[in-house]
Amino acid sequence: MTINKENDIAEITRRWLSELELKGQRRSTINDVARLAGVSKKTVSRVINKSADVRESTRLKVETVVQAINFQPNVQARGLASRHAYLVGVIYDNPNPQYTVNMQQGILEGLKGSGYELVVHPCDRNQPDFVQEAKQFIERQKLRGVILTPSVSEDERMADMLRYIGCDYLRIASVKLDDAKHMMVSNDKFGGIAVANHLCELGHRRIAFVTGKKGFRSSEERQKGFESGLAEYGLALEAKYIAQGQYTFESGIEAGHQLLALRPMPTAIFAANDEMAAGVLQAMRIKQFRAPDNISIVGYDDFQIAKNVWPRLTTVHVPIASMGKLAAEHMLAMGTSNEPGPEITPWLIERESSGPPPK
Amino acid sequence: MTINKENDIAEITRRWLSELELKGQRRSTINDVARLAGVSKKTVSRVINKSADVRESTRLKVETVVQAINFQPNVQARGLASRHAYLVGVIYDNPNPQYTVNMQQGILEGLKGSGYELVVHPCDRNQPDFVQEAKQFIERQKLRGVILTPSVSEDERMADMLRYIGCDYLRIASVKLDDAKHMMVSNDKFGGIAVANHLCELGHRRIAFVTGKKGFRSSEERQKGFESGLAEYGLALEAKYIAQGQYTFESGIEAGHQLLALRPMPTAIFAANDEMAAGVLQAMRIKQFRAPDNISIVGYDDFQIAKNVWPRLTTVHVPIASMGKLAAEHMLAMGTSNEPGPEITPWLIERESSGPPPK
DNA sequence: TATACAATGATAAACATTCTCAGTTTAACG
DNA sequence: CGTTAAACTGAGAATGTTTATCATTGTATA
Repeated sequence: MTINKENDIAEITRRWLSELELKGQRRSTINDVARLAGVSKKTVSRVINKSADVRESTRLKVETVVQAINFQPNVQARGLASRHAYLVGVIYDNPNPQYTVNMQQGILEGLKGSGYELVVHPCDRNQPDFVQEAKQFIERQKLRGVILTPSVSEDERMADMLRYIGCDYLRIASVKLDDAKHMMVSNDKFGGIAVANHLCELGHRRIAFVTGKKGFRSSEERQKGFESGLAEYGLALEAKYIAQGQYTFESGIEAGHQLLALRPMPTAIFAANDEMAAGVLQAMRIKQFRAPDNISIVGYDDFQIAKNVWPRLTTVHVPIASMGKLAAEHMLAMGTSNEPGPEITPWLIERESSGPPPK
Repeated sequence: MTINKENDIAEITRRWLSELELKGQRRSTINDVARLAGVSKKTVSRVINKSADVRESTRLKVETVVQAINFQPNVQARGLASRHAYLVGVIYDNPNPQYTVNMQQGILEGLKGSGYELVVHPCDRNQPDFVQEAKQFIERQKLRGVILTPSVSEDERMADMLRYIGCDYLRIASVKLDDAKHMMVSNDKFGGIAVANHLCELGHRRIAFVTGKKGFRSSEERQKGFESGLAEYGLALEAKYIAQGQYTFESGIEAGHQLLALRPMPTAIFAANDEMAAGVLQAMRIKQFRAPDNISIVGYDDFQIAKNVWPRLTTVHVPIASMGKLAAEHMLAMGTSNEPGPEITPWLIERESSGPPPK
């Protein structure tokens, strides 16, 4: 039996519509497809689930009918029979909305065409039952898998729970904390190195660092990379030039005041994220200093705020949406493969906030 | 048969655990509940779905068992039988991440305890098939309902589609565009009035306005309210004091430059959102003007950026998370009631960017 | 021609609910 | 006390897939 796709679709559609008329409006089911294609529903199921053991010509027949009557498998029925929903979850506690939204957008991009949708679950690690709550969420909806973003991705209690209930998961973090299969590493160390190179090449020697929230891997890695980058130029990060921040704008202001009070003053300040860098800029403005003439400022993340301050921030761009897309793709492949998760390398974006040190 | 709750729970739990041992690990089903409670599964179903026609004593029996064996109904099976998933969707195209995230958080809050989860669907109204895509999304997952945020909430093509497929929906917008049942109005006009009052009370007479994106109801309403507020003080918004913006920081800078070039210069500028207000502030900085000494600036939304600029912005606070919560609650109630959606009134937050006009 | 293997089908059994409809209690009323 | 309506309850069908088990058919290779 040869297939003339266009004619067949028209013909099958016609037959289907006349059947509909007889039986009253009703959505098409796998049985309809099977009947119209002249195969068993088992075979239709095989085609839909992309099983390998289907002859090319058979697949074509089935696909033609699927298209003709616009068959969409019922997700609930599939879920009931296969014991998992066509849903992927993202569990997050990152307080930055731009991170969250870009990540969601990327994940959705990666999910596109797969039939999976994204369900969101913010969590609060200060709540004693946040793991239990996530567990309920996953089990109730029978999620196919979850993607974890920092900093909850660094939480071993959450990871333990996921392993325990046997749910596929992918942890996005700055360091490899788990089986490579379950990790997507964003190389924050590299970003730190890039900043060190940039500032050293500009000629800076007295360089300060504003840390992020205590215990956050991202901040630690950025600092480690920064220090090792400085070391290549024979420099060390002196303790007095390290200010503790909280990843917030306000903490950036405070850190800025603290660093600006030092003598000799640093000629460059690297803050572990853009918000704090903007805060440092704010502190400078209050004290009548200007960037980059007096002090160069560098941030990290390349969020909107980096472009909404003046001077605009030199910063490290992290391709969050791309990461989300890769994460989703990896997640979907996880069922059938054991490949390690992808590694992401951020890059430096030079803007007006950094320049040569003052003479 | 009397119920002694505590004893019964212990007893039933014991029996259930011993059964589990016999049959191997397995999740509990409605049949287990029915058997242990000595009723039919239909009755258990009635209890779970809070049907009215169940005797108090029966309900108690069933609830005791449900609690004892920690029964959680299978969402897929419910979905298959009832033709809708335990999912609510949010469809959005608001470019501001903070809006999106706060809204999601609020919706989730309102969904808490209901067993419903939230699935997200950004869309792009420039794509010709964005409605079709949303339709597929809803029908594939058989969503219980969707919440629409601006500006896609203002799109009649989307609303038509939702009515056509019979999906419950709630449109969040600045004006009543639909049946009250399907609307949640955020009173942007009121916000505009509040700003006018504030500036007029401070003594301003030459006041400028920066509009948002053309065709956006929010901007139009804010402007309308602003004008009517000015009118109460015998003022009108002159055409030359209206600058067209795009709701972006950059467009705020441009609008700022344009307004600062006017003579006589306005003594106050109201921008239709915070980002543009920050942009105006940026333009002022470049031209060596200071707020509020030379010109007062007022924004709208009270997003993070309002606090991350100096001077911090006087602005109109919109309680987005609360709106999300109310929206979710209204959505869930929509199945059984025809109540109109809630109306939200924003309020003014005074900060350092506004003050009396220069003498 | 025999053999192995890939492709396919028939059939029934899950999967765990809701829903239809009829049957049984219960309470109220004369 | 019987009657009747209303409240409550249950048996079994329906929902649309996947999965398991075998049996069968076609197809290429030795």
